Amino acid sequence: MSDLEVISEEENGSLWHLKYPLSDGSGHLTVATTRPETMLGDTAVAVHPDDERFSHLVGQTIDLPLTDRKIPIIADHYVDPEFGSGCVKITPAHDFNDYDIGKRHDLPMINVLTDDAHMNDEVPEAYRGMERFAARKQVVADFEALGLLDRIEDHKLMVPRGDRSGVIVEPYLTDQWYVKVEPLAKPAIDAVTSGRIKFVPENWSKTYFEWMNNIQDWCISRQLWWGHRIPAWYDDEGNIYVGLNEDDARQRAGLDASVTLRQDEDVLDTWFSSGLWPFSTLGWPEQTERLKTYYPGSVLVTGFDIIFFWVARMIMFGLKFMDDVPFREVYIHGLIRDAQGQKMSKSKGNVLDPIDLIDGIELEPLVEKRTKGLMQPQMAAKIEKATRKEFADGIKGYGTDALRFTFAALATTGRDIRFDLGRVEGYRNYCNKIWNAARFVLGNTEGFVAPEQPQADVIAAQRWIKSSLDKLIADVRGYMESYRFDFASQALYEFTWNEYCDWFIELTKPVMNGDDEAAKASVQATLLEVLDTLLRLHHPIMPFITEEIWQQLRAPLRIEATSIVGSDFPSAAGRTDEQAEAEINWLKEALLGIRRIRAEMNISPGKPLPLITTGGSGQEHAWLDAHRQDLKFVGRIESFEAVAHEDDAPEAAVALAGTTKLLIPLAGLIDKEAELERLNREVERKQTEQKRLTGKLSNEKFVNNAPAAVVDKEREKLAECERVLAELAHQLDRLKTL
RNA sequence: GGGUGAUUAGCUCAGUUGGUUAGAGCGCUGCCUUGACAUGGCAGAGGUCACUAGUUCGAAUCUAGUAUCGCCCA
Repeated sequence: MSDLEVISEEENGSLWHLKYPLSDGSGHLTVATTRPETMLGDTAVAVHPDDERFSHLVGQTIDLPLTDRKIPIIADHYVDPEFGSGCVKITPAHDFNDYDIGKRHDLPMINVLTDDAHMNDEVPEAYRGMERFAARKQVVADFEALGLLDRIEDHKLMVPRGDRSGVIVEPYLTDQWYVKVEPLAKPAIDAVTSGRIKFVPENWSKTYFEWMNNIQDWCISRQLWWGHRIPAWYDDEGNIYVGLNEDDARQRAGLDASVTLRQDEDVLDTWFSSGLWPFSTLGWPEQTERLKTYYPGSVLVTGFDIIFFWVARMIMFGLKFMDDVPFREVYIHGLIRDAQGQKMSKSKGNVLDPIDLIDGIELEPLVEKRTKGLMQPQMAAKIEKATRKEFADGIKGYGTDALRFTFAALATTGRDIRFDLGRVEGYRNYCNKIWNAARFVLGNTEGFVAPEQPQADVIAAQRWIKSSLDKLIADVRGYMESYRFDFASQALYEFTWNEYCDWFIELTKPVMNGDDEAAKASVQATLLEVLDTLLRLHHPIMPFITEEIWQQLRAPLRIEATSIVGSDFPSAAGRTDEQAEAEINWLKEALLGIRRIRAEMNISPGKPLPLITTGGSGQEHAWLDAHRQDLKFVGRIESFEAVAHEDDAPEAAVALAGTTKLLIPLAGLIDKEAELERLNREVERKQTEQKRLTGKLSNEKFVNNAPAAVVDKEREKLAECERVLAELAHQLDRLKTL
């Protein structure tokens, strides 16, 4: 087993203190162990060289109980004189530290276990064939019978278990094949330091370096029945022959057919074979066309837990066998964890199968799926209980697009992604939103076919949405290129829902419900074009719904490509239009102001209202004129009146759009007290802002040190804030005096 | 012990090089069966950015320390 497949965790155990008699009969030493049965393989007792309690004993021997062996007392710095009795039993064949000590002191290494953890023939007859834990009991009992059991203490210790089986793993000496890693690691480190390979996010290179710089030789023998068989052969004398295959091995060694060879039973570590993947899949070791064309690749996408296992090995092997890196970038994403933050694992039974999130699953099949075929069947009851609690109604089906969009949105630079069904549901709703927006567009463009010559825009909203769309395209492209799929998906969501659906579609309705056919045609073209662009932008993340809708755009937009897959990813088209943006922003401000009065005054959203306007720049007057239909349709305004002075207007609730005052008369609709209250709330809000800004600007240090642009921006904000405040104050006075 | 992260709204998380009124989704409150959408619309509430000290005109963002939690490797 690889070290990487062993998980050590602290568990409760015991520490047995055993008395080892000195051979000269002058007394005994006490050693402590967490695995008493291993004493049968002890080949020394070690003490610290500076420990005066024992220095006179170094060089003497112990009569190892239960065996007829004498073992030496040695001195080694590894021993911690403070821990336990200061004497340590040494079992080189079954402990990593003891192995090192054994090598330093040239101790025999006695393997006392079989490969299925029973006692082997190296131990006294009484223990042979016993399972390790049975042997432990027996050894302890025998020590007690001999009066050599000093005491037993409760003890917390790190227990190594196989990450698949959960079984306690025993260190055990065998002959296995190792890869000498250092010569491979050096160039692999250089590839990243020199920038030939880049990690995204960059700080994962730290993890890579940390491991590569402390790398150990790599055991590649695995005792499994599947995999690449190790290419090593043995003759009857145990000589080793290595080659690409048996013939090659014979040829290299000059052996003829008379010598019988036996191939090693073991197979290569799966990560060894996987490390060859970037080129072995392209035909290597043959120099194929595909290999020449496709090696090296551009980007590897994987989780950070795979950096050691696979990424590092692919880089080492690529450099060794292909003399070039296997890929230029490594995009590392976080690990999906369950709602409690636990790593998903079959044995914990907290795995969410993507298919179940896509298609949905009832509770019973889910429970069965999670509790079937467990390595540790005793977990079943616990898993079942947790599953019934968390998914009492099973899992709803959310669809592939929603799930994919969720993963894109969750792909932040963090290392953990706590999976939240609520997010998937939210993005399922988003899919629904897109579908319904498409229904609106298609329903309003029946029979439309795009003209040969592009038509001029008839309303500002068209120029505004195209201008905003260009920005979106540039943003999304940037985010995709920098692997910020979370930003990309957020930008798409925001634009589609809050700009295209909430505003653009709404602002097309006055035209679509009117009878100006030429204007309609122009707006229809924009509705379709923007939808087409949005679908193509979404397509890498949401392949299905985008294709489905897009197919219906082919005819009206006269698109030649037969699938959205074959269409181009959108490019910005120089449609930036700041005037249109200013105009639509003003319109939004006006509509929002009116809505707010409605909401805060408890006026029903559908009730038509009269609007009186006053003030405002010439530009705003023009805008007001141009957007009467919009104000009527979207704002439910039934009549317009402009007055020169506010005093000419009756009592009214007020909203501001730019410098224009929008007045909704109170008569019969609005409670004067409520309006006063509302105005006061707004004044308060503005006053806080004003206070903050004046504070900042009266600070000489700020004005002198901050960049002029920042200071100017703050000044502008303050001016605007004070203007609004003055308007509000005026309105307030007027209401009070009326 | 070595390395490496995290701590922001009730929950799950963004916040790119210090200058935003600190954002999103879900949840919450009120109103709305309006003609794409109730898997919806409109309006709103909610945060001392873990703590302390510092750097700076200015800190969620930079520095040092403290606390708590995590992961990797021993």
